[in-house]
Amino acid sequence: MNDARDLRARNKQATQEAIGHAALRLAIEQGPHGLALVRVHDIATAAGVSPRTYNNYFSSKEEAICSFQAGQSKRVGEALHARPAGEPLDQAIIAAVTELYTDPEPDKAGLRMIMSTPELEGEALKAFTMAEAPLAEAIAARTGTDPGRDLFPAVTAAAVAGAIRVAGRHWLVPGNTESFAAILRRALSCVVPAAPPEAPQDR
Amino acid sequence: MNDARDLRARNKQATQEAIGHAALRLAIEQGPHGLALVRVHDIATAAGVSPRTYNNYFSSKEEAICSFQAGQSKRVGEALHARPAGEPLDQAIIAAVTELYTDPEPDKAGLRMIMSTPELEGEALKAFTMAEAPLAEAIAARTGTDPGRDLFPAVTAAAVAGAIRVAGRHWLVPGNTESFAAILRRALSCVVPAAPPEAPQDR
DNA sequence: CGCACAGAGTGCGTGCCACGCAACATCGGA
DNA sequence: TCCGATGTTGCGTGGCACGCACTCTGTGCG
Repeated sequence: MNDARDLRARNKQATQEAIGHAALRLAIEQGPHGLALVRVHDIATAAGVSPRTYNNYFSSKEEAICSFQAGQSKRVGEALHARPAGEPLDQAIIAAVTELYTDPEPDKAGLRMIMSTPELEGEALKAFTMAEAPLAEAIAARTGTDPGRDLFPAVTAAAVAGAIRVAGRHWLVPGNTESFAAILRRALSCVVPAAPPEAPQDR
Repeated sequence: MNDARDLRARNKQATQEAIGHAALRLAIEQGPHGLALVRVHDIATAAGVSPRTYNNYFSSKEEAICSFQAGQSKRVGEALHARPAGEPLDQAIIAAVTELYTDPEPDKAGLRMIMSTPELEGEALKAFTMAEAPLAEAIAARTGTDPGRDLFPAVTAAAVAGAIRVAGRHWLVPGNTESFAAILRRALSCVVPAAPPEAPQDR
């Protein structure tokens, strides 16, 4: 069967998600100030694998904890690709991103964990930044620009990823009752253009 | 004398820079694929301090290596503050950033090291992201917006930081002869607006 | 129908590193 | 000249990433 390879891959992905989920859960239990108390051994045990196996999937605690966010980011490119081709760029981006980040409203505790723990800052930024490459590709495809010559796709992708990150931070401020989707829309509309510059980037 | 405290601070900063410089130099010597060969002991020795002292200044090799970039980022806020108050926001940002990143043209080897070494990615992103907070503050001050309610300053700051990062990456592609200043200008003009939205972020 | 093999999980051992602690050096101030 | 604050250092410890070799499972092929 050619399901075989799929089954292997499914199992691999399942354990990967199990480890990531366990890591995030344990981190949340200890809170942002007790990250050092989360031992690799505990994560592995909670996920039902050996510490050595944990290390085959992630090369650090931080990477495991932030893996869910990384997974989200990797999907942003596809989400934009899935938008109808006639839609203006800004609307397409806003729709794609809000869809992706609202289908399940994100886990506030998890997001707070990875965004307000100093030791996790580097990995969290890596996770958010992972959206940039596929996003830039999707933007280039949609606008017909050449990523090798024009900076527009990459710069816009970086701006969008940054806006998502800032929106998340704003969503987490205590006493904020606004929905994440609304904040996202506000943040994105600060940076996304309807179209690339006519004469590419020559002002 | 109250120069005393200043003298102490100067010495501290001097050793910090010595360690950071040594770390970056040694990392460049080994190249992006030999980061593991750069031992903490070597960095400390090259900087003329003990390994324990090195650890009083930086909590990881990566942080030491990226410290110069972090220092640059911290100055972006002041650079924008220094621009004349009447200048339009987009021109002010472009002028401030290009000034800061062109006074000495950046060290291409160093930038390549921190931007094309996977193990350094997290710290490099942290370093670039450090520009955002002071930048957002400066933008808010200049536009008279309230950072607590409006997302515009923070989002724009993130977009600018992202544009700088993308410009750096583009500058490093082999065979590129364009000056960094020119690339920066192109990248920034993709994202910086002349003014915040009139009705703040309500489209 | 069985066999060989690829791929995943695991245990062990090693080297490196971050950091707490306490003693030491240095330098400014009374 | 002596004191106190601040930076520096050596030592010891706990934890972690990872190479290596072995085992087990189940897949595809003969």
